[in-house]
Amino acid sequence: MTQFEQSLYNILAVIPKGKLCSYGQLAKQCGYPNHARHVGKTLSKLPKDTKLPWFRVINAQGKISLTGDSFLRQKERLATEGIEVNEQGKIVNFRHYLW
DNA sequence: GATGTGACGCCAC
DNA sequence: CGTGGCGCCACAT
Repeated sequence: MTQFEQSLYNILAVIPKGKLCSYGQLAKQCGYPNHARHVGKTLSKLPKDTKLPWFRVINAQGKISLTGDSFLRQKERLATEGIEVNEQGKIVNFRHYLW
Protein backbone atom coordinates (compact mmCIF):
# COMPACT_ATOMS: atom_id res chain seq x y z
CA MET A 1 0.00 0.00 0.00
CA THR A 2 1.64 3.20 -1.14
CA GLN A 3 1.35 6.53 0.67
CA PHE A 4 -0.56 7.87 -2.28
CA GLU A 5 -3.16 5.10 -2.15
CA GLN A 6 -3.48 5.48 1.61
CA SER A 7 -4.18 9.20 1.32
CA LEU A 8 -6.48 8.70 -1.61
CA TYR A 9 -8.69 6.27 0.29
CA ASN A 10 -8.81 8.54 3.33
CA ILE A 11 -9.90 11.56 1.31
CA LEU A 12 -12.37 9.56 -0.73
CA ALA A 13 -13.95 8.13 2.41
CA VAL A 14 -14.95 11.56 3.69
CA ILE A 15 -16.70 12.79 0.57
CA PRO A 16 -20.28 13.30 1.78
CA LYS A 17 -23.28 11.76 0.08
CA GLY A 18 -24.57 13.85 -2.78
CA LYS A 19 -21.23 15.59 -3.35
CA LEU A 20 -18.79 15.21 -6.22
CA CYS A 21 -15.13 15.81 -6.97
CA SER A 22 -12.80 15.28 -9.91
CA TYR A 23 -9.78 13.02 -10.27
CA GLY A 24 -7.47 15.99 -10.33
CA GLN A 25 -8.96 17.53 -7.20
CA LEU A 26 -8.55 14.24 -5.37
CA ALA A 27 -4.93 13.88 -6.37
CA LYS A 28 -4.25 17.42 -5.23
CA GLN A 29 -5.98 16.87 -1.90
CA CYS A 30 -3.74 13.86 -1.38
CA GLY A 31 -0.74 16.09 -1.79
CA TYR A 32 0.10 14.72 -5.20
CA PRO A 33 -0.83 17.27 -7.85
CA ASN A 34 -0.68 16.10 -11.47
CA HIS A 35 -1.51 12.57 -10.48
CA ALA A 36 -5.04 12.54 -11.84
CA ARG A 37 -4.28 9.56 -14.04
CA HIS A 38 -2.96 7.57 -11.16
CA VAL A 39 -6.20 8.21 -9.27
CA GLY A 40 -8.18 6.56 -12.03
CA LYS A 41 -5.74 3.71 -12.18
CA THR A 42 -6.05 3.13 -8.45
CA LEU A 43 -9.83 3.37 -8.38
CA SER A 44 -10.06 0.86 -11.19
CA LYS A 45 -8.41 -1.69 -8.92
CA LEU A 46 -10.84 -1.28 -6.04
CA PRO A 47 -12.78 -4.44 -5.20
CA LYS A 48 -16.38 -4.35 -6.43
CA ASP A 49 -17.64 -4.67 -2.88
CA THR A 50 -15.67 -1.67 -1.60
CA LYS A 51 -17.47 0.73 0.73
CA LEU A 52 -15.63 3.70 -0.74
CA PRO A 53 -17.73 6.17 -2.80
CA TRP A 54 -15.72 5.76 -6.02
CA PHE A 55 -18.85 6.75 -7.96
CA ARG A 56 -18.62 10.31 -6.65
CA VAL A 57 -15.48 10.82 -8.73
CA ILE A 58 -15.84 12.31 -12.21
CA ASN A 59 -13.49 14.04 -14.65
CA ALA A 60 -12.75 17.76 -14.95
CA GLN A 61 -15.39 18.14 -17.63
CA GLY A 62 -18.12 17.14 -15.21
CA LYS A 63 -18.65 13.81 -16.94
CA ILE A 64 -18.38 10.13 -16.09
CA SER A 65 -15.19 8.64 -17.49
CA LEU A 66 -16.35 5.05 -17.45
CA THR A 67 -17.85 3.09 -20.36
CA GLY A 68 -20.24 0.20 -20.84
CA ASP A 69 -21.62 -1.54 -17.76
CA SER A 70 -19.38 0.42 -15.42
CA PHE A 71 -20.81 3.63 -16.79
CA LEU A 72 -24.36 2.49 -16.10
CA ARG A 73 -23.48 1.34 -12.60
CA GLN A 74 -21.97 4.69 -11.65
CA LYS A 75 -24.90 6.48 -13.23
CA GLU A 76 -27.34 4.54 -11.09
CA ARG A 77 -25.37 4.98 -7.88
CA LEU A 78 -25.35 8.75 -8.47
CA ALA A 79 -29.04 8.74 -9.30
CA THR A 80 -29.81 7.29 -5.88
CA GLU A 81 -28.10 10.34 -4.37
CA GLY A 82 -30.15 12.75 -6.40
CA ILE A 83 -27.49 13.47 -9.01
CA GLU A 84 -28.80 13.34 -12.55
CA VAL A 85 -26.63 12.15 -15.41
CA ASN A 86 -27.61 12.34 -19.07
CA GLU A 87 -26.92 9.77 -21.79
CA GLN A 88 -23.52 11.26 -22.48
CA GLY A 89 -22.42 10.85 -18.87
CA LYS A 90 -22.66 14.58 -18.21
CA ILE A 91 -23.83 15.65 -14.77
CA VAL A 92 -27.04 17.60 -15.24
CA ASN A 93 -27.61 19.33 -11.90
CA PHE A 94 -24.17 20.76 -11.44
CA ARG A 95 -23.89 22.22 -7.97
CA HIS A 96 -22.54 19.44 -5.86
CA TYR A 97 -18.81 19.97 -6.09
CA LEU A 98 -17.19 19.52 -2.72
CA TRP A 99 -14.14 21.62 -3.47
C1' DG B 1 16.14 2.58 -21.30
C1' DA B 2 12.39 3.10 -24.80
C1' DT B 3 7.60 2.62 -25.76
C1' DG B 4 2.68 2.10 -25.18
C1' DT B 5 -1.36 2.54 -22.35
C1' DG B 6 -4.84 4.31 -19.23
C1' DA B 7 -11.77 5.61 -14.73
C1' DC B 8 -7.01 12.47 -16.40
C1' DG B 9 -6.16 17.82 -17.08
C1' DC B 10 -5.53 22.09 -19.65
C1' DC B 11 -5.07 25.16 -23.37
C1' DA B 12 -5.73 26.31 -28.30
C1' DC B 13 -8.51 26.41 -32.37
C1' DC C 1 -19.55 22.51 -28.31
C1' DG C 2 -15.69 18.82 -30.72
C1' DT C 3 -10.76 17.78 -31.64
C1' DG C 4 -5.97 17.75 -31.15
C1' DG C 5 -1.75 18.19 -28.82
C1' DC C 6 1.10 18.03 -24.88
C1' DG C 7 1.93 17.27 -19.99
C1' DC C 8 1.72 13.95 -16.28
C1' DC C 9 2.63 9.38 -13.61
C1' DA C 10 2.82 4.26 -12.64
C1' DC C 11 3.27 -0.06 -14.77
C1' DA C 12 3.82 -3.72 -18.21
C1' DT C 13 6.39 -5.03 -22.32
